[in-house]
Amino acid sequence: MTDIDTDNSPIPERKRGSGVKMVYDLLRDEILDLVLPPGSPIDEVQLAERLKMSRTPIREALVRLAGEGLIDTLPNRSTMVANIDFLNLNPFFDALVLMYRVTTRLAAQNHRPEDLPIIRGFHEDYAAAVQSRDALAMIATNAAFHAAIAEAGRNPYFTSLFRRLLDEGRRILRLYYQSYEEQFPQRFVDEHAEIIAAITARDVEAADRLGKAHAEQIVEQVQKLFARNNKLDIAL
Amino acid sequence: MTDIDTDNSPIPERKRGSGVKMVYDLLRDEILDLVLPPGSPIDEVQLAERLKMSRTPIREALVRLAGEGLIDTLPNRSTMVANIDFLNLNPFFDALVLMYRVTTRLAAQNHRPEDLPIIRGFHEDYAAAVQSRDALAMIATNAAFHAAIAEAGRNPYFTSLFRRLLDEGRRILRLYYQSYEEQFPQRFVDEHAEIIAAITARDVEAADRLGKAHAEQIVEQVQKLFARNNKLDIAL
DNA sequence: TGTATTTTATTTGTCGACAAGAAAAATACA
DNA sequence: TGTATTTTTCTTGTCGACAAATAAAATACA
Repeated sequence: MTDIDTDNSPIPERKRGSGVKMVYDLLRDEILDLVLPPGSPIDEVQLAERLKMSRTPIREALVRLAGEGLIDTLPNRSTMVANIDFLNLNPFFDALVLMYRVTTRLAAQNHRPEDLPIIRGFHEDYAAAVQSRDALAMIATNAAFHAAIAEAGRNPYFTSLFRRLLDEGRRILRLYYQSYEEQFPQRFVDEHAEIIAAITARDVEAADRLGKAHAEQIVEQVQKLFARNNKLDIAL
Repeated sequence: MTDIDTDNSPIPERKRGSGVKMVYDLLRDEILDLVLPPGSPIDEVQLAERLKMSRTPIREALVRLAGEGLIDTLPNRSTMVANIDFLNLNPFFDALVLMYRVTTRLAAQNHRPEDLPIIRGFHEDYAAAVQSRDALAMIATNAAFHAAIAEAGRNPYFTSLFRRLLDEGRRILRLYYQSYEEQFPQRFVDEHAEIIAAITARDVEAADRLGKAHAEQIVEQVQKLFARNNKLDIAL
């Protein structure tokens, strides 16, 4: 391979301060989309020459990702994409269900008029994804829908934890939907509509109940997927 | 002032990799103890020469702290200690109460024998702090006590959020106990004892109930403090 | 041939330096 | 004297380089 520039990039200019964000967003997407599967090593120098920047901004992005639990850093040694503890997902499910509940409830309590169109927008995106049987789009739009509800609840502590859980959920589901072309049923679309109605009506109790039921539905579906997969694993 | 070294430090050697952690721990303590009050500017170069290290490890520590919400970073401009929104502490209180409940409940469910001595240890520390009427020690040991309970609950998602809330609580209380020599009542010690009993007996419902009641007691006490303080503010 | 020790190589943590942005100060102009 | 514009100062974001720590390879030895 000759050493001639294959891409003579005409605009290597980058706005000052955009470096870390660029690396952070890129790595985050690649991790959540499983382009970088759990356990993948992350090489700083390699990234540096790929993105044509120094190691400094890359390191800062890695520190942020480590803070969010998306990568693990071994001192003085390699850093790699965080693993998922498939043997015990209970803590994850527990936290997920509770955050579904509490964010839906708070949205019913605290939402403002301008929040509703945003939520409805994601709701329609999700319905479209179900219609076109696009499993990966379902995962993404479902997460966006519930994140928007959490925002309307206006509790930054819950929102940030919920975001982290939804991210982790994206990884988990993506890992399974890769091998098994499954899909969220139409039922979830209807449940989303009910949730929106409860929030709009400021019916706190209904929102709480629907959020909980919805979350448990999802958890149940995921666990069913797992059970089937585990059987297959054993069979192998 | 002459430029002669006032401290000719004989051991400027520092272990490799300990730099970031040192800065992180130092700043975190100073922020939580209000040595650096909310809004304080943080100067990288100043810190660098104070701790006699380069700006690089300091920046990484700052990125971590920003990730935990303890400092705010304005792009291309100064970074400062995060402010506290005293006008609306409700989101904080909501999250705090819920985490008190859920961690206590999970501790009753999931604790292991080796967790109990640790919890009891912090309980005794707290009792001692109440005995000696040391308000700041009460704040710290109370946080440690509940963090230990959260650890015993074995849900890292809840634990990390709870830790963040307890940290924030330390800042809030410290701000008030500075001006008003208040103290947590003996009642809290008794409640702690009840909580330990419920956890030990693996009585999940009782743990949940006690955790909730305890949390609401604390919130109420803090709100009382605030109300009094606000009256004084208006009077000024 | 298998294990222990030394040597090499790779990767990380830290450093000092430089330039871009923004704020503050200084100057020009009305 | 008050406002607009330029200059200066200060802080941050990024860079390339070097040294410590670890892993891998090579060598010595049984």
